[in-house]
This record gives sequence, structure tokens and C-alpha cells, in this order.
Amino acid sequence: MPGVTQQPQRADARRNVQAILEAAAVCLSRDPDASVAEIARSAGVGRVTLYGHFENRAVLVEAVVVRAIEEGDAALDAVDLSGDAREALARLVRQSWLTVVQVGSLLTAAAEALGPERVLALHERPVSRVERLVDRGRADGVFRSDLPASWLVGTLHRVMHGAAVELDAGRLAPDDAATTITATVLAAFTPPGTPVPAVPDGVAR
Amino acid sequence: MPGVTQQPQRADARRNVQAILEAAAVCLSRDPDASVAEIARSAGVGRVTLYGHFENRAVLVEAVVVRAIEEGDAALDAVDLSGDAREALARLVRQSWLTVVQVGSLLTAAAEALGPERVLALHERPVSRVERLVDRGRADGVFRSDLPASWLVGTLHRVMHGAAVELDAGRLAPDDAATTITATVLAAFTPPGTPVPAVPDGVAR
DNA sequence: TGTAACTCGTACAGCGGTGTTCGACTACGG
DNA sequence: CCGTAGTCGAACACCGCTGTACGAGTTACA
Repeated sequence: MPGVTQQPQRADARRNVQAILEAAAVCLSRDPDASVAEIARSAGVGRVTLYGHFENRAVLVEAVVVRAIEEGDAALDAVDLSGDAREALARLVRQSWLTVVQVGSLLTAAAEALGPERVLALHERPVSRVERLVDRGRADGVFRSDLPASWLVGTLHRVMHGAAVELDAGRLAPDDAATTITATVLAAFTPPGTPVPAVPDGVAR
Repeated sequence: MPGVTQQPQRADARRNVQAILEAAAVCLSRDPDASVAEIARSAGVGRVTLYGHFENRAVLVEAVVVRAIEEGDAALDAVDLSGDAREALARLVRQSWLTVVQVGSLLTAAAEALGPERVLALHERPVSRVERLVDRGRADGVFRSDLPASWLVGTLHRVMHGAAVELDAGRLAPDDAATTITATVLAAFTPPGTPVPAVPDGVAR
């Protein structure tokens, strides 16, 4: 049994681990209920080998999710969140959308395998990023303060996920997605009594 | 084997069918993967008896969903959709929310067991109701026309479902739900450049 | 009150998933 | 070029689920 707790020592073993992680990401993004056998096959690896590197299905799923979140979060580091909170939100949406499209139904798989609260905990960094932006926007008076901040964050999250669903149902064109999401969220975040902003161009398209 | 195709003839049989349908509604609203055994037990009925009345798990699920949709749709008949489309939307949300809370994760179960397209087909009546209202609002210029109508309808649907999630995660107070949903959707539907309306009071609370 | 309709528990077969064991084989890396 | 870390497939036990079969018991209803 290869190093389940430690890093595997041999080069091919490490390569296999990576292959498994990537295959799992692909499979779980397509089908949240993908079986271990399916993932192993797709990684070009025996099922036994997979169990050699990951104790459980749950452990594997967690590893994949952690990886995906880290990558997504790293990509968000490049986004400029200064200036007008509305424009910053548009930029944030644009980048986040790329991640959301990639991960697909991975989070559904995670929710089933790890429980929703664990998934939420793993999301801590990206979520707090949005929270900070929302708070700033509220302080500046450009985002509404009549609803809980957590609700606004959740709405952003859900609108994006909804766009992913509409996308692969063919009811939303891939090129329109980012703009549509931004337009919707920006409007939803607008304080009552103030006009809904247009989507800043060149940002979300 | 009791009348699987025909109506059962004896009173207790009909009573059992009703009990099963109600128990299934409750169980599936809680857990979309509830087993047949669980449902039967919760209905105070043997598993065999259940299979006497419903060939499949799928058939049972479909029966429950059809029932729930019919009831929900019937309740919507009472809603006044005339006048200002924004106020009509608020009234519609208020009534729809009651149904959404009740059905919980039933639709998730339906999607797994029947496939998303079948579920969508069963929703035809309530969906077209919303579509008509959205179209009217757009014609009157109070709802935005820069996004697909299907997207707006989907957004309404998803915000409601999101509220249900937030609700039983304890992040949203039951009394605030309808108002929060209305405020969010009303804003999301507002055309760019025009002010976001306040939630009409006495309507959503 | 009798009979047909219905229900019950138990037991079974089948399926598809997870996780483990085994022994033989392969290729990495010193 | 050798020892060993790692891999392989096949087989196994186990689980929970669905759907079916049986035979005995109970209840509605005329």
C-alpha cells in the first residue's frame, strides 16, 4: 500500500495521484454521482490503485474540491477589487464565472459526500472575499442594506449556479452568460429607490 | 394485487393510497433520496402494500409531484394578477412561497427519478402563469427586456428555492422570507436606468 | 356472516455500489 | 541490474436498495 498518509515516493505514483485528481474533477463535474470505478477507469488506473492513494470516496472528493477551490481562489487574486464596488463586482463575477463553468456539478458531489456544512467551510476564503466586497459596497451606499449580507452573497452564488444550469440546458448562450449574470446581480444588489446600473462594458464580455 | 391501473374499490385501500401519497410528500420533501421502505413505514403501511398501489418508485414520485403541482397551481388561481405587474408579482411570490416551503426538496427527488425534462413538462401550467406576467410587465416597461424572459422566470424560481435553503440553514427568518424574495426579484426584474421599487407593504408580509 | 378484497411479514433474487485481499507482475531509482 | 515500491485484475464480502413471491391473516361490505 503506497503512502496514504505520506506523499508517495515514486515518480509514477505521484503522477497517478495527479491523474486521478484530474479525472475525478472531470467525472464529478459531469456527474456528481460518478462511481469510484468510473473515475479510476477515466484516470487510466486500476480501482485498487486509487484506493491505495485515497482511503475513501469521501477523501477523494474532498481532495478534488480543495484543489478546485484553491485554484479558483488563486485566480480571484488577480482580480482588481478597488474602485467602484459595482464595477469591482462585475470583474469578480467575470472571473468567478470561469471557475463555476469548469467545476460544474462538482459541488453537488461534494455536498452529498461531505455534507453542506463541510463544503461551506472549505469555501471560507472565496466567500469572505465576496463578503468584504459586499460590505464595502453597502458602506458606499451602492449596494442595498435592507437585506442580510449573507443573503446577497447567497444570491450571487445561486444566480451563477443557475446560469450554469441554463447554459447546459441550452437556454443561455455561453457568450451571454457573464453579462446576464452581472446584469441580474447588479440589479438585485441595488438599493430601493436608486436606478439600476447598466453593465459596465468591456468588463463582463 | 389491488387495482394498480383502476381505482381501488375498498375504502381502506383508497385511504391507504392517500396516506402513502401524503407520507411520500413529507419524506421526499425532507430527503429527495428517501427509500420506498421509509415512505411505507411513515405511511403506516407495509412495503408490499405500497407496491400494490404503485408499480415503481418512479410512478409513486410522479403521482406525488403531480398532486403537489396541482394543489399549488390551484392556490395560484386565487391570486389577483391584474394591475401593476410589480405588485402582481409581489402577490404571486407571496402565494408561491407557501407552496415552495411545503414541497421542499420534492422537486429534487422528481428530477432524479423522472428526469428534468419530465419535471419541466409537469410544471407547464404554473410556469406559463409566470411567463404571462413577465411578458405583461415587459410590455408595460416595468420589467427589463434586455435579458431573456426564460432567464427572468428561472431567476424567480431559483431565488425562491434559495430562500428555502437559507431558511432551513437558519440564515433567514421565516417571517422575512417572502419580503426578502420579493425585494430581490423585484430589483432583478427592474430595467436598467430606472429606480428599484420598494416592496409594496401589506402584500408580502 | 361469509366472501372477496386487501394487508401483513418474511424471505428471496438481483443490482450496483464500496472497500478489501490476494498473488503475480512491472518499472522506478539507487 | 537488482530490490522494492507500486500496479494490476480478479475475486470476495458487505451493504442498501428495488421489486417479487408466498401464505396466512384481517377487514370492508353486501
